[in-house]
Amino acid sequence: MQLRLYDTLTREKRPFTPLDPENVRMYVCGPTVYDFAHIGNARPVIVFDVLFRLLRHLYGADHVTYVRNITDVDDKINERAARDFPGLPLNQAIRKVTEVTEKQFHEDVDALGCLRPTIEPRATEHIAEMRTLIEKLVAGGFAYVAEDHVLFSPQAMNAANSVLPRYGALANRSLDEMIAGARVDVAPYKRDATDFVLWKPAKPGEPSWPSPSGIKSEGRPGWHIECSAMAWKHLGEQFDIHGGGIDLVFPHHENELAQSCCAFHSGRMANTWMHNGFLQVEGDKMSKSLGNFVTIRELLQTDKFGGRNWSGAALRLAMFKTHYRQPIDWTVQSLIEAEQVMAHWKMLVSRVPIAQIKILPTQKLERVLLDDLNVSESLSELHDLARIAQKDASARDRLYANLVFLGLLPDQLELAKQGAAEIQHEIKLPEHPDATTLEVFRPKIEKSLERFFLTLPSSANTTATTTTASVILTGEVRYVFLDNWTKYNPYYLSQPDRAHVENTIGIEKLNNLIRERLNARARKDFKGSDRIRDELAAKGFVLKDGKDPATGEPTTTWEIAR
RNA sequence: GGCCACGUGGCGGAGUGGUGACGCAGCGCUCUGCAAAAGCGCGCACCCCGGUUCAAUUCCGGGCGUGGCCUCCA
Repeated sequence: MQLRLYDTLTREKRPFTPLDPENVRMYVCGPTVYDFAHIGNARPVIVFDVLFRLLRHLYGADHVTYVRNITDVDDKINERAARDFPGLPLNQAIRKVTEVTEKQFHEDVDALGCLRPTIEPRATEHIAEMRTLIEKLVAGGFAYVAEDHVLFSPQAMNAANSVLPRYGALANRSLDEMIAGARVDVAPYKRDATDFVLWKPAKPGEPSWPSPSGIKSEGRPGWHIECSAMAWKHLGEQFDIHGGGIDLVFPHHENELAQSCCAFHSGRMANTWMHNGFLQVEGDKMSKSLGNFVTIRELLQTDKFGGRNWSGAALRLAMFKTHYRQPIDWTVQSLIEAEQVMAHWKMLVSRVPIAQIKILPTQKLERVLLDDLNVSESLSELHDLARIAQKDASARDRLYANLVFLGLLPDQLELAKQGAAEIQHEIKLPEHPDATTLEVFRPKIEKSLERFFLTLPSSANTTATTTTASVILTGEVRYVFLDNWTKYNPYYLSQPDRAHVENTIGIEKLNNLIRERLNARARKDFKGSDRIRDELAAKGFVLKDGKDPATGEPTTTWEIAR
């Protein structure tokens, strides 16, 4: 089966054929970095992360280039810089704002299980490309200089009558409609109401660069041109996929397309234009004035939304419930369900022999993803597998692989390897230790592992000649107990939940008490067992007893009481 | 005003020209020292009115309703 994607430009699902299968190229409009990203910003990041993962699967991880820009030149950034760092020169203040915001953004989307794009270019590092594009447009007669501005003329584009697309084709509207519907005041230097700014003079104190097209005074770019420039620089004149939120269709993408196609005399910028639907909060448009504005950070770390914090995996799963092109209603109820389902799935896959599993989607998962990323339908595959996972270890393993593939769980083997590498380095263990050496180091290793929150196979699952340490260090991890967390999977437990553990009891003590209670239960010492349950309950932990489906061995998991 | 989506069981939400995904909630049962999980089973929906068709929730037309874009916005 072939990948089919819905293209906004042609308004149909089309088979996807890359221009170059050796280098599949995708551009997604990233954040303007002036404040914490809100949950609406998270949607395209997650949607196109899934597409990125799928493309890597189809064409190979080294054959996909995913560019997501960082817009660091913008009026809002300037305002924020002046407000937050009044003592600093503006340019320095701006750098502070953009650096801090970019770091926050990365932390947030990491927590949502998103891979980093291949390239994250910054607008300010592409001013030269912007100037080049602008000069090409002026030379081609698509743009003109007026009062130190450079303006793009959609009329000129349509008059050119060549291979160029019609201006308005993407947004499906005509120039006449736009003129009729124009609500903006038309600046006197514009020849037509629909002309838009490519370059504008900088006001005193604003960041500025040498202007193109013979303009003497310094200036700064208009909105839209930065994406044309960065896409060109990193993906070429034409590329495969251009994505973003549906609200970007007009004017942002329409104008990008116009600029790029006119600059290169091309009929296409991206072959496929993809747009995710809008996000609403409890049925209303999210806006600061309605007071329902919520950031990713607030969801992860505060109780602002629904009176509690949420794990990154649950936020991601909640996004998956609605097809990416549909509007999504962001509700507390939906997050409660997602959190519950994630807990169930994690319990099911807690004893997967991760070293033996290839992270590949099942056929059904692949099939539904190939059909325009039908992630919501893929959930029925996950639930099907979960239903039989209890009895069928291969279904359990496939469930695990699917969860990792979709980014709902981190790859436990990778985490274990990272942890092992750190430990090895830390305690100065030889690179390929023999069994005797490992025995000598064993207490140290186990202590370090505790600190990294990696839980090892129980002794029943290791042979006499294989120490727990060698199991980790040779990468042959059989089990990772997901009801703990690791240092490396920040989207498993949320920050406040982790802090709760640290502040109340500490992970080491918690694990010890659970082990102690399991022993007590084995002795039928139910008084002792209940004492431990009560002790932990008083600290806010709910214990749940179960059985390992394979071995019948009793297990206990915990969660934080809500 | 122009353009565009959407309307599925108590709730969320896929999908389809002809035996109705899936999840949550609910009900019944099983298992379990306790508690909670977990397992099994049940519900029989597609806004209204026309049309096309042997057959429409699915296609077409109209209506009603909700939302979005046209202005910074993912």
